[in-house]
Amino acid sequence: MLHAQRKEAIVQELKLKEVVSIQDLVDKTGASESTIRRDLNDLESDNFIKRVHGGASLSRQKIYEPTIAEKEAANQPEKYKIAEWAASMVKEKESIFLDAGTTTLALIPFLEDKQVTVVTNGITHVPLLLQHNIPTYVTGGRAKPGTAALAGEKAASTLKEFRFDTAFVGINGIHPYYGYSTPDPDEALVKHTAISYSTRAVIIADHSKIYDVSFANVGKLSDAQIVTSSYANKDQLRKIQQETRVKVVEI
Amino acid sequence: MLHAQRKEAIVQELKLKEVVSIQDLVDKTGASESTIRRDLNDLESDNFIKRVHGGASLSRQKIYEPTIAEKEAANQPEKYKIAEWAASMVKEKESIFLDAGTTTLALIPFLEDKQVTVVTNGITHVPLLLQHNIPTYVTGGRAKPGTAALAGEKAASTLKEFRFDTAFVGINGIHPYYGYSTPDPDEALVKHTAISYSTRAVIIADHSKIYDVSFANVGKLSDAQIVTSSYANKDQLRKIQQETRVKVVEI
DNA sequence: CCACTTTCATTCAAAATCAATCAAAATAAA
DNA sequence: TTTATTTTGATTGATTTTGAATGAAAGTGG
Repeated sequence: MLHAQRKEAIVQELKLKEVVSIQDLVDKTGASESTIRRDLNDLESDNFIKRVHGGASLSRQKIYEPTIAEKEAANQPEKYKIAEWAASMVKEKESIFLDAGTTTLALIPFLEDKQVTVVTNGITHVPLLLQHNIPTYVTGGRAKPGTAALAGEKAASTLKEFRFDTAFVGINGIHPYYGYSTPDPDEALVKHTAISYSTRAVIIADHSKIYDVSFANVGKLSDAQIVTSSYANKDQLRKIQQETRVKVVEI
Repeated sequence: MLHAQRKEAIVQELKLKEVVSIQDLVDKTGASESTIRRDLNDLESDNFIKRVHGGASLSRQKIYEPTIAEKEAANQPEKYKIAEWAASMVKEKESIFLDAGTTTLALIPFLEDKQVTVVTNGITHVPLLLQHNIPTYVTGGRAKPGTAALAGEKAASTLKEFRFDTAFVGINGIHPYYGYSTPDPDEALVKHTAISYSTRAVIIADHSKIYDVSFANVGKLSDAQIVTSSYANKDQLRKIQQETRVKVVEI
């Protein structure tokens, strides 16, 4: 039985029974106890289930459930590493803006014990934030079909009621001349506003965004610092580093 | 029997019987007296139950909110019918407020072809609304752990930027003297605001809410009309109908 | 008030479950 | 093919849970 197949079967079984013992799963899948144990631990750290002594139970909070594939994809090591480093910049009790998007989503688990307060425009972020016991505020605004991000004038204006120690912003394009850019002007407005109302703005971007240019401008490079990964092209990075501070996370 | 499973069974049994003896639980679960005792102590320190000599009873707190799962399970067909009728009140191109909660969630599929615009404070509603191609705005505000509803002063104040043709509001208590009420004062504020900024306010409530009273007041009966089901007690309904319009959906 | 019964908290040893480790098997990469 | 890397299953000792035993505390009936 395949790894993914087995995990799927475990979740399946749990949806049926609410709680299930390790022995049951061993019998059902034919895998060893050790393997089931590992699977359960994985599934727990991905928030699908909750471990209990002797087995597992359905994770209490099942408000929003991305498919296994979605989660697995989001756990790409690059995003994960970048998120981990970005989170390490945060001090205790800061107030934080978390932009919508999968990279900032990866950041959430690392914030759990920092006693931060988070404001976000990402609908999908909310359940995860609450799961990690993080006080969460949501900006108002129009929900974008597809990503369920809140964007536009209304979102931006409710943002102005807050002040942030740190704003973590996702972006589609980073270019020394064109600055930061993103496809949707409504989102660009929100990102721009968040950056300008924060003491420290941090752009989180995997290497594919470097030297890319998108439709709507968010601001110039010096408006924020950048966290990216060592997958990025060295020459391009050097150019960008002349404009603003860049942290390159080793993968 | 698993530890978690056993605790679940104990709570289950209690919900059924209000009070239960240790011996009953020993028989029911097959665990020893010592184990049951330990479980009861655990459950008590987590505020799920109250120990009494010889057994345990439900801790009847006034501010008690069932989990999403519990609500989901309760009164499904009734909610569905109520939601269907409530949706039929909506005309084309109306602007609508949808309160957080499972009853209003059930309303969404019925709104698909009405070209309405929806404003909601329910995070869980957003993906479903977008899925049904309904233009969606979200109020800002603090996200409540557990239900992921947006509530409080901020949520209420962003609401004031809209005007609604119809507001659909969920509620926990409907009482001729105490009016509409709900456990959380922050949510009460949002509900009250939504009602007052709408041309027509509709309270959606299954029969269990009739004559119930909760902690925080939302408004008086005449502030809104009510849609409920024929499961409700006729005498109690008559009393309420003296104060406001009530639609009783036949099940 | 007393004797008597039931329930309680505490302790202890047995059993079950756990995380960690390591070598074998399966898979991917060279 | 050969060589890494990953996944797996068995084993280990540590930890947690469990059931029985004990005497103290609380309830019961005279």
